[in-house]
Amino acid sequence: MNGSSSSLILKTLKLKNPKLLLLESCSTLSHLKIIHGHMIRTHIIFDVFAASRLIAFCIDSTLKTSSLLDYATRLFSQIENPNLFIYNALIRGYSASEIPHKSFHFYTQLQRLDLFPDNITFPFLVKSCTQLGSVAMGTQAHGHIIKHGFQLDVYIQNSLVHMYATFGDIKAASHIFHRINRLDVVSWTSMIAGYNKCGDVHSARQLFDRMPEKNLVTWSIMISGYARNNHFEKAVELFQVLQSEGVRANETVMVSVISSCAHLGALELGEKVHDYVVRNNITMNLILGTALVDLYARCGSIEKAIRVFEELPERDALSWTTLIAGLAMHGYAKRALEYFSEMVKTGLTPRDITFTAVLSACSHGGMVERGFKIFESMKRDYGLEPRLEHYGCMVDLLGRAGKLAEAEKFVHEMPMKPNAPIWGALLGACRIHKNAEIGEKVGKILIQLQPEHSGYYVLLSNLYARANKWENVATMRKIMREKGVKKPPGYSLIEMDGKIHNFTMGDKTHPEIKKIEEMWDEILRKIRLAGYTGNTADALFDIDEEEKESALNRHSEKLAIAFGIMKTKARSPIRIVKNLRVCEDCHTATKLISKVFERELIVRDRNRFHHFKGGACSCIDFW
DNA sequence: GTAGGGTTAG
Repeated sequence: MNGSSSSLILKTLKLKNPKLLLLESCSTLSHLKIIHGHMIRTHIIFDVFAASRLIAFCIDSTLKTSSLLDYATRLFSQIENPNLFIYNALIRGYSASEIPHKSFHFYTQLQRLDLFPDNITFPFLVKSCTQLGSVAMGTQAHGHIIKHGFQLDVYIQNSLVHMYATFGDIKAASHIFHRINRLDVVSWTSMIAGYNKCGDVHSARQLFDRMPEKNLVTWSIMISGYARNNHFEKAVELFQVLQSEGVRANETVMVSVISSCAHLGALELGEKVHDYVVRNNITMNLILGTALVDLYARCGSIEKAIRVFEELPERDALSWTTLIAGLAMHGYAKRALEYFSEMVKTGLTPRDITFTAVLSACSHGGMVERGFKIFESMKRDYGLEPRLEHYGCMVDLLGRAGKLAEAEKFVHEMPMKPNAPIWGALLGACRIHKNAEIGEKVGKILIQLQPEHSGYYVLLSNLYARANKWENVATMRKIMREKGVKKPPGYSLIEMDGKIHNFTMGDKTHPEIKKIEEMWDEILRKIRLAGYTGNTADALFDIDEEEKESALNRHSEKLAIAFGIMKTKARSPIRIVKNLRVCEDCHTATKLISKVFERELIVRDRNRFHHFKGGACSCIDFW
């Protein structure tokens, strides 16, 4: 705190001791203690109004940074006849704290003193219920609101809309929304946020388009709603509308837009957005900076991600973790570990997601021993209990390195019940290392565990195919058909001049599909000369009976690659984002394309990056 | 006689 805020307190407290103003460069707390002491000596503390100002000051500072909630609570306990203002201040303070249930304590107490809650009390009481996620308390609070006749107060209605939406009770939320007499920006925005929260972006957008005036929070909620519900293109699109309406975005909006570009793998678009941030002088806070690191990492530009990270004005554990995860995705295990030790050296405490990133780096780099050391240090040095996902990393680590028996033993001996992703990691490893024996056991466990999950049938079936057990492949297909399990459609994205092109398998909808298919045929001719023999194992499972021939050659990433080669200058790199894991046939084909066409191809699949160059892939066929 | 409010991001 500085002298001027100290003077502000004194002014509001109606104290006029100029000596106190000299006390600069003290902490807020010591300032407060001095003023408090002064008030005790002068008996001003017995003036409920003065005392309440002091408490309100504590609460206000609590909402900003340093927590003076305890101090406020102690002050409160020394006041003989606290008034409603003081109760409201405390309810407000606790509603934004880690322990919101304490609000209820003050609420009950004020009623016992025959005070009546007012229009200020309820928004914060409702906020506490929302924070706690307590439907029971929320319903009760709603009852009190009606009992005290505040059901038509817009502020209170808005907080109820928000509460019910947070509870996932969108019906209750909209019931209240439709009964608000004079809807304000917050009413609309809260309802839009509610629809977004439950995944109904369509209804959210309808309200968004209908509302009379929007503020930045409204834009932000709609854009982040799209981003959180995986409608990344729509998020970017809406940001462009925002720009065309001459609205200047803030940090929050930019984080959602950047994260959308990151998920799309849209480098060009992402760079433009980054440029917007710089041009518009948007404050580079922790979250925004981290989002940018994530952007470049996910767009395949890991060097740029490192540069942005190095230039960040501030970094926390999450910014470091984001970079480490990015390096891991690219298979840069050594550098990931270097950044990890540097992070520890700066005195930041790694979080459990930091270990997920570090362990996945070890796994992609085949660093088994190192991984185990880090896994052990997690609990020993940082007191972090490994969670399921960390065990998953270890299974992956052992499995990828070919230590399948050890991996299986690890799964059986882990202290918690292995879930599907853990078994899935083991099955994936069995496929890579063609171990049908363990694979079959694991595959059966998985199918029992999640009979509706298509991925496991596909993995198991691919495994049988690679082990030449064709009857089993046929059985798997039969089971899938009987159960109606469908493979989710694979798609590949490629950005061209800031526009995203989306290809799905066998897609005919692209306006230039004919040329693209011709291009692929030409590619096929050339890579065949270089030794491509087409698919043997994985794709066999993917083909439909009718389209045996073409299906294999119409995998979405092949279409995207053909489009990329067609549309870009010779030798310029091609970036592609896939929603599924790259299949073995596409992997082989892409390696050859990188050699024959002298192109760098950067493919992000759901697991990691593959940098294809000169006929080889950065994953060392180890994916 | 007096002050105080609801919605957004890695």
